[in-house]
Amino acid sequence: MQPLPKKYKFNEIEQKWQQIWEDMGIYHFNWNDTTKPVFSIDTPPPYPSGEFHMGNILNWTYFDMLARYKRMRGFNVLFPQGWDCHGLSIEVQVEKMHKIRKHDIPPDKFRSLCEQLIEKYIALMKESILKLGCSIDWTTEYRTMDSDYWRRTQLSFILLHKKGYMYQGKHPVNWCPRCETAIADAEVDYEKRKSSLSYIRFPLKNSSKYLIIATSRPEFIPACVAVEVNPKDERFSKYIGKEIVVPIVNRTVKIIADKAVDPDFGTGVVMICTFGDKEDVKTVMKHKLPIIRIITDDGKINKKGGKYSGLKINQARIAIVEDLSKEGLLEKEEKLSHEVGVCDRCKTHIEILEVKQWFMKTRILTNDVIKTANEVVWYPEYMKTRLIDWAKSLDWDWVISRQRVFATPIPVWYCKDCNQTIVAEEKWVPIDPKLTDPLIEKCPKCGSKAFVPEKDVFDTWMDSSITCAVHAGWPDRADWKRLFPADVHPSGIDIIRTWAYYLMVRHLALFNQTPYKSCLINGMVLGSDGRKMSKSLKNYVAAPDVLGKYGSDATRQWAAAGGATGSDIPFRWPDVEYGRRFLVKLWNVSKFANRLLQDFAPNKKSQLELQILDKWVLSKLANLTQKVTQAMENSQFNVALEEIRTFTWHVLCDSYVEAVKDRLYRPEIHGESQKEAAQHTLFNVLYKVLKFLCPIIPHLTEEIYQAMFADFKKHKSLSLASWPQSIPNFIDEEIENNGDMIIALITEVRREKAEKRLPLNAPIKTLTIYTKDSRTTEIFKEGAFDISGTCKVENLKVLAKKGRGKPVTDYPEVQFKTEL
RNA sequence: GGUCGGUUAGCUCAGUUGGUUAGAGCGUACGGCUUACAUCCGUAAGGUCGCAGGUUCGAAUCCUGCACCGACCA
Repeated sequence: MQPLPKKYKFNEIEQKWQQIWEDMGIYHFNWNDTTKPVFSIDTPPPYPSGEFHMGNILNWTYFDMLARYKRMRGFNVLFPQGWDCHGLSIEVQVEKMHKIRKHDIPPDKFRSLCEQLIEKYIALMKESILKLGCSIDWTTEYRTMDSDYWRRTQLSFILLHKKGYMYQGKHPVNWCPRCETAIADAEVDYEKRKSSLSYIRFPLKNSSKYLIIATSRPEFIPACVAVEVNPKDERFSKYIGKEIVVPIVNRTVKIIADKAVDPDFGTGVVMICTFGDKEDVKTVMKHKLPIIRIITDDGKINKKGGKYSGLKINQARIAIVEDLSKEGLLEKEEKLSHEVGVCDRCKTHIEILEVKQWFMKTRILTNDVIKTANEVVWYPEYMKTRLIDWAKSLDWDWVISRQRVFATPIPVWYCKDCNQTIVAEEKWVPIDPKLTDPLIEKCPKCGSKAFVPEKDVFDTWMDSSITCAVHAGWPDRADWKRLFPADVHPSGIDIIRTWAYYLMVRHLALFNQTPYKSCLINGMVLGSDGRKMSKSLKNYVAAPDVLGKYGSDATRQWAAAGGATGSDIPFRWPDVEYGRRFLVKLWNVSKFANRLLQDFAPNKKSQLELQILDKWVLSKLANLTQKVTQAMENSQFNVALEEIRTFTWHVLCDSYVEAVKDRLYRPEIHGESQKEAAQHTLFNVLYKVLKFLCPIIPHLTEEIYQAMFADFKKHKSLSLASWPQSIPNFIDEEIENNGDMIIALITEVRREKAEKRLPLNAPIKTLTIYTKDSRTTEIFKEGAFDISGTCKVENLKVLAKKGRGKPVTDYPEVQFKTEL
């Protein structure tokens, strides 16, 4: 047993073990081991934003606690790590950083700028993940921007195309005019914006009368295809079916009725333009109205906008309102504050445009998604509603093509002559159609030898929604189904509708199987003020600051204990501070045990004479084992940690250690066998406490284990030891009650000393305990030397008769008297 | 606007299937440097569990309504 130094330096210890663990390779998934059951974690590859925030800390601590716990439970654990590189956000940053637009330089050059920035960001984030001490298998590390990952994304597309899930079609999509790309529903944010509501006169055909429509988008007047009222609105029912003239363009459209119109909004008369918003799309489809597109990809008015063509949307709006005003058709303008859809990457007001895009048929899977979601185990359970509600709410199929650069290319060409679509064959991938022609001689339909590449790329979720299969080894390993479905998919509450959903539809479509057996949801990290953590609210705390100041073990305790799984968790410095204090406590009790166990041989099989408090603490430990194991099984990390901390601090340190000190210090008085019993108990209890804490506090527990236990237990690392077994036979309720009674008496004596303003080590000449019967007397006699040792009693008397002493709280039948 | 969650000690939060006197940390008061630990130990004060009803022998826990806070989403 190595002695422990007086102080422990977390930064040295943590760094040391992180390096050793990595060198030992103990966290690698063992592909050759078929004896152990496997446990696979579908680690979400993070988007390399360059900043590891407290939310990431929470996530990775969850993943890591789970991985370490499962390893100790005897599983061969797969804990992979990838990086979800592609996406608009990085492109926007590159554009800003280099003051360019995506078209200004060749695509491969643009890509490489993105790659450089991503690599920089990955390095920063990886540093924090390493510092957190995650037991990741780094041999699995991958980047979705690597061509080897393209291969998987493209292959999955090809397979789904064969199965009929992928199609190209013209359909209205959310369009970001700044990024010049289609975006999915999941990428649309909503923000409150100030705008104005224009009241405009629309003359009725062949009449001097007019209706006043209210619109927030007057610039869309050239695209107006109908005017709409509520059928129950008596003010306007007589006009339904009549014709009305659209000002500016002087086109005649019909007045139609639809109950979607809110009679209380504006004037109760609205214009339908193709397309102002999603509601317009529904109306246009329902009433089979013509489609007039007046917006270009980059957010300008096109030729159909007549004299306004070439103007930006905002400019056109001003011009049109001005013209209306000149013609006397503008009734009034009102200020309006309303929610508008914006691009979640650049916050530009999105438009709805009808564009040719690639789609995946996701809605035909909705029933399967619901059924599967119900079969998945959710932590916490109520989270599954979010996935189901989202799946049900989807109006459109998933648009998977993007008009961007930094993403996986869509492996498709078109015949230059007959426009035949040529989808790559499985063997061709990875392939960039912009750089390579299809690997066929001629067009299978018309024989032409000229091809046009698909310039669009995939939505980044196309990459990341196959992680469950990819982590398992698909498509390269024959035995990938061993690790599929993933045992757990951990996910933030905010990405259930994207990650959890897309994973579900992709894998259901590809393999007709759920991608994950369980879904562990973490909440959002809030600022100390209980509001969402953000820099603008000035409640932002950077993760590297916390790790730098307190180290990983303390920070991880905040993550574990912060709140129930799935609930939002505020960041609280005092929680981290408490975590650190617990580490100091654990260190000190280990130091104490270390000193008093120097002459202890744990493997010596001598007859042990366990005393009542030894049995008491062992029974409490057995109880703890049950509670902690159950909590860990249910991913209730907060419950597990609280139980262990309370036991360690109060049961082990405050009660047990204090009570047995005298036995350990003075074997010449109490006997060598009494000392051995305490040593044995202390050794075993501390070892198990370290094991319980290992998944949450991996570094310090390892440090203590290596110094004190490794010689006897022979594991290379504590994280390779097995989780303590829960043995109900070790729980002895009677022993616990008896021990509790002894502890209550000790507390009572302390209270008396406190009341008399005496120090705790003030000697007591005689302590007399009066009990009601001989059984109780026996109990106190058994615990006599622990009581007198703790309370510094010189002469302890236990009498089976009523005395006039002070009763012990909770045990009125026990009384005591002290003589100083 | 929709969905979900929350409201328990001065503060931040636990409280599994209803069951003795509702717990913890921080903070507060008082005492103590006791051969692990003053980053500690001991003792104490502090709660009609958001409000109003209901079910029950019994409710922080189940049901209904209301109020407020928040997250996610449209």
